Amino acid sequence: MAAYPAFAVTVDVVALTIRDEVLHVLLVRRGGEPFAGRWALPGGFTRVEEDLEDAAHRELAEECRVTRDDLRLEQLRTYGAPGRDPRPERVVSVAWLALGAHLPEPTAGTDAAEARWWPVEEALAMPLAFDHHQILTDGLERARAKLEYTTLATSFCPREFTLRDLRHVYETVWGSTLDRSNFQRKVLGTEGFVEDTGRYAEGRRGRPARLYRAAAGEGTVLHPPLLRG
Amino acid sequence: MAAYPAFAVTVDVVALTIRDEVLHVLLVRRGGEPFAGRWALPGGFTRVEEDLEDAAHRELAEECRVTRDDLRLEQLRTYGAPGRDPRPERVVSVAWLALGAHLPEPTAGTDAAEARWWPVEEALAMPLAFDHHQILTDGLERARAKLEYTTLATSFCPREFTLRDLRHVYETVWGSTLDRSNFQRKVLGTEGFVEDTGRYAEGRRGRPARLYRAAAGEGTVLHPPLLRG
DNA sequence: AAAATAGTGTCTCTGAGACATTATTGA
DNA sequence: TCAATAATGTCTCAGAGACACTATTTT
Repeated sequence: MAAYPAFAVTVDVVALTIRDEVLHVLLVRRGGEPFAGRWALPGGFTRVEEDLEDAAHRELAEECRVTRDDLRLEQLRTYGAPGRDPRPERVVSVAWLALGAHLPEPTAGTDAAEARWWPVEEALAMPLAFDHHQILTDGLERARAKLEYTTLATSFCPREFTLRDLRHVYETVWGSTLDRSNFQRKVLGTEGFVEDTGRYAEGRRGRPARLYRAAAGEGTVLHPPLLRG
Repeated sequence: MAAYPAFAVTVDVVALTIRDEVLHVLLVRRGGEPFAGRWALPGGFTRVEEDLEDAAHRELAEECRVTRDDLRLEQLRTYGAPGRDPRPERVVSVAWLALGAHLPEPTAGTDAAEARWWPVEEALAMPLAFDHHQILTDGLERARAKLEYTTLATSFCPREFTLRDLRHVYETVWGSTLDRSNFQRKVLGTEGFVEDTGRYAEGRRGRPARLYRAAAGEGTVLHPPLLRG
């Protein structure tokens, strides 16, 4: 068959989690060129016989020991402008969005000198490697938008959570506040959003809150959606 | 620098248009192996110094003479499962969604034995090359979903159109009917959707309908959205 | 008891859905 | 005049937003 141009295919992951009521993104400091010393999204070359989603999981696992069940991964977009990577070969990157509840502290991996969770506001304010500022911006917008019309917010919560926890996810990701009782009415009135566990949260002040879990068959669509203030 | 696995990167385009009140997709019959003789989405290898979006435009132009202004192109998703292309090299495809108003009849291009517009129902019922059935399904779902919460529907309309034309876009893509007056109220009441041209449609029976054009700065978000029946 | 938090109820207003009425054209 | 189509108005109901009230716990 005819010759075809050879490309390098990488994956980059926008991993988001909530820590101390603040939205954080996982960044690694690059050990090698190009952009040595700069902070970047975790990622790397896809292997020849590896599925793209597997590559994203692998790169994430190399920085931060998380099992596949601890997070939700969805494809974000592919970035392939010529020159987006200064190296001579053409590099196309398939970006992924990963969401999880209080993901563990990262462990410096193979390629990275250092890795840590950054508050997204700080991450956006510093110079990132490649076009990762754009990828991060796109990932944040995707996450914010999907909270509106899907039950994605439960991905940021542990297996059992209170409605207060879930509301804090919205408030943290959107940066706005929501009326407590209207939120409650909306969530409980939506089929396929949460299920009552029958148990109650302990160790907090005030009346104990009911514990819920994400309804089975996640990924439900909200009709009508839950709109941002 | 370290060696990296070499991939082939292709683009595939789900081009949708409305002809005779039916949603159509552009397919080409493959001239060469693999899948010779099968119908497939238009697409091909990205050139080494070519932007991905430019490659999608080029492949589309090779089948169907359309200028960039005649259609709206947006990235759909990237398909990269090992084995999705039977050839020995690993092929990753960046899929695009192209929408336009009554796009012209295709001209058989370089790679294709034949090219034509197919009603989407028929296209879904026949065996397509590669994973193009999946890509087409994803493209249709994306188009249907985006009609709900954006002003994307105007992409299916010519430069000037009546509200009847616009409503037919929704009805054709969604396969449902919408109340005429409620639709009118919603569209006209949404800032940034359509602009009155001050002129009227001619050559139809009954009272002439006002002509509108898509509002400048397209891509507006509908808040709240226009929901499917 | 007081503070804190959870859970529930109520009022209002916007907007969607159903459908009726009026307006303007061609046959 | 009639048929066809466009444009506009009205009624009702669901749901969002604002906010009040009750319930249950810790300090």
